[in-house]
Amino acid sequence: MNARQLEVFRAIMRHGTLTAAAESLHVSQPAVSKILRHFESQIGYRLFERLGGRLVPTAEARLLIGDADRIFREIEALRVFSDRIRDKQVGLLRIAASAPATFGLLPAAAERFRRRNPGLRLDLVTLPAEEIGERIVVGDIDLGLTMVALEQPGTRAEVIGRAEIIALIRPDSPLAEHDRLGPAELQDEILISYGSSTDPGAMLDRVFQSKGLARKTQIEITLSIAAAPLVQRGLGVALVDGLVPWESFGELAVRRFTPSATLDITLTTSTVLPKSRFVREFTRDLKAAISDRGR
Amino acid sequence: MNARQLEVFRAIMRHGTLTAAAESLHVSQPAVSKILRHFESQIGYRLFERLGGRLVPTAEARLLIGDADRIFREIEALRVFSDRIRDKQVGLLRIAASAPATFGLLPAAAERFRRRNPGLRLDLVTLPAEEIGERIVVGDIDLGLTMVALEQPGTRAEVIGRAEIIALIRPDSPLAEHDRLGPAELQDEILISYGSSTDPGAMLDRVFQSKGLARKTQIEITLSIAAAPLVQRGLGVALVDGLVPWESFGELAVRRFTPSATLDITLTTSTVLPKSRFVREFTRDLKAAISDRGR
DNA sequence: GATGGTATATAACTCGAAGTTATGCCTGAT
DNA sequence: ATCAGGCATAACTTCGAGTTATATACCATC
Repeated sequence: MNARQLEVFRAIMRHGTLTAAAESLHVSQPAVSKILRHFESQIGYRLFERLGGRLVPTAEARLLIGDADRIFREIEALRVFSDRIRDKQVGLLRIAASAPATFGLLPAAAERFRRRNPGLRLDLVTLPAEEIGERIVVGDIDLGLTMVALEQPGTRAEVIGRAEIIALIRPDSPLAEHDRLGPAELQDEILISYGSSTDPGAMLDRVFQSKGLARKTQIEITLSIAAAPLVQRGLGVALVDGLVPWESFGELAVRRFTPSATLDITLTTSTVLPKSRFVREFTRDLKAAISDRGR
Repeated sequence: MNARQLEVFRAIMRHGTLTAAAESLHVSQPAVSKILRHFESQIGYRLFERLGGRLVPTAEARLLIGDADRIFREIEALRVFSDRIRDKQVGLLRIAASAPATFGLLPAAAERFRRRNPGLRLDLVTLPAEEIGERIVVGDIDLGLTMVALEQPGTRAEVIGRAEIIALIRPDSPLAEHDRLGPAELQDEILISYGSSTDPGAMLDRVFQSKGLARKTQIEITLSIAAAPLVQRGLGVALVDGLVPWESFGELAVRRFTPSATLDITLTTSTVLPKSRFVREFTRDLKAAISDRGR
C-alpha cells in the first residue's frame, strides 16, 4: 500500500470511471487500470465490481475511501510543507543558552528575530554551559550562548559582548547606601557566588586578590538565578552576572561591582556545519540586543 | 514523496544510522542509502549532514519528522484496517428500507446482526420505495426492504413475510369497542390511507369492492407514519400497515382489519452483484425478526 | 603511525511497478 | 446494426527499489 495507489483509488472513487480518473491524474487509462488491479491484488479484495463495462465501488471501497482520502490529503499537505521548508519560508533554529543568557538576552533577540521571520520555529533550550558544547558537536543545536568560553573541539567560539558582575543585595540592607560595592565593602558579608573552580569564580578571585583580599564564598552556586531567593531571604550578598533581569526575580537591589569585572558573552557554533542564514541573522539580533542593553 | 521514502526517513531518524535503519527495515544498507539520497534530491534539500562518516539530521529534517512520522503511522493503521476488511472483521452493509420497514423490522434484525458482527458498519437509509430499486442497481445499496415489490430490471425480489393491514383509531373512539374492523364499520368514517394508484391502495380498494363497498379515502398519505398524528388529533381512522410499532407514536389503538389484508414484505437485491456473506446473514436475521413478531 | 572496526558511498546488476501506445471486447444508445 | 464510451490486454520502455561486492572515511587504540 503506497501513496500512489491511494491517490489512484481516490481519483477513481471521485471521478467514477477509470478514464476520467486517468485524465485527472494526467496519465493514460491503462496505467490507472493496472495500478488499481495491482492494488486490489495486494490488499486481497476487490475495490470495484466490473459491471457492464463500468466500475462500481464495493462496500469495502466505501469503508476504505474515508481514511485513504484523508491520508492522501495529509501527504499533499506534507509536500506543500516540504516545499516551504525548501524555500526557507519555514525553518528551525535551535539555540542552547545558559540560564543568564536565557533570561537576559534571548527574549530581546528572539523578539527581533521573530519579527523578521514569523514562520520560523525557534527551539530554545536552557542547559548548563558544559553540556552545550557537546550538543553543538553532535548537531543537536545550531547555536550556543554562554557566559564562559566553551573549550570543545569542533566548535568555534566568538565573544559578542560583556556582562558586568554586579552585587545583589536586599533593598533594606545597609549596603544599599553605596553606589558601588567592592571587595572592601563585602569583606565581612556572607558571599553567595560562583565556586573558584569555575571561570567566573576564578576571575573574581583574581579581582579580590588584586585588592589584597581573599574572596570567601560561603554559599556556592552554579546557576546564578539560584542566588535570588537566597539574597531575598537575607542569607547574604550575591556576586553574579548583571545580565539577568534581577528586578523580575523579586525585591532585590543591584549595585555595580568595582573594580569592573566582566564575563564574556560567548556565542558558539560548530566548525563543521555551515552556518545557516538563520544563525547569521540571530547572531546579528543578539549583538543588537546587547548594544541596546547599554542604553 | 511516497510512503516508502517517509518510512525510510523515519527509520533513519529513529535509529540514528543508515545501517541500523536498514536492519530494522530488513533491507540492505545501500538500499536505504539510495532511497534517502533520492528523497533528498526530490524535496530539494538535505535531511542529513554527512559528518565524520555519520549522518546528522539537519534542522529541516527535524521540522519534517513530526508530520512524516504521523503520516507513516496512519498508513500503517490503514494497512491494518484494510487487512481487517479483507478478513471480514469489519465490513459495511448498506440497507435501504421504506419507513414502515425501518421502524418495524430493522431494529430487531439489526440487533441480532450486530450481536454477531460487532465490528461491522451498518448504513441504514430510509427512502421511498420507488427510489430504492435504482440505488440497488447502481450499487449504492446492498439490500432493499419494502412493503411493495420493486419492479426494477437488474434486481431480484424475494417476499420474506407479510404485514397485516390494521386500523388505527383513537383509544376513546366508539370503534374501539370492536375487536376487528371491516369495510362495513368504516363505511361512515373519515378514512386516512394509501392512494388508489399505489399497490397497497389498490389492494385495499379490491377488499372493499369484495364487500360491495367503495373505499373513500378522504386523506391520502404516502408515508404510513404520517397517519399517526392525524388519527391522534381525531381527523379520522387510518388503514395502514401493521408493521410500525404504533404504540410508540402516541396514544393510539390498533384493531385488526377484516377480512385479512396483507402487504408483502419484500427484500430486493441486485441480480448482478453477488450477495455478500453479510447480506445473507442479515436476510436470515430479518426472517427471524418477522417470525418473532408473530409471537 | 599502523590497524581494525564501524559506517557511508559507489558500482553493476536484477526485478518489479509505472508509464507508454496500439488494439480488442463489451455494453448501451440511436 | 452501428457507433461511442469505457475497460482490459499486450508489448514495450523507463525508473526506482532491491541485491552483492567493494571502496572509502573516520575513530579508537595499541
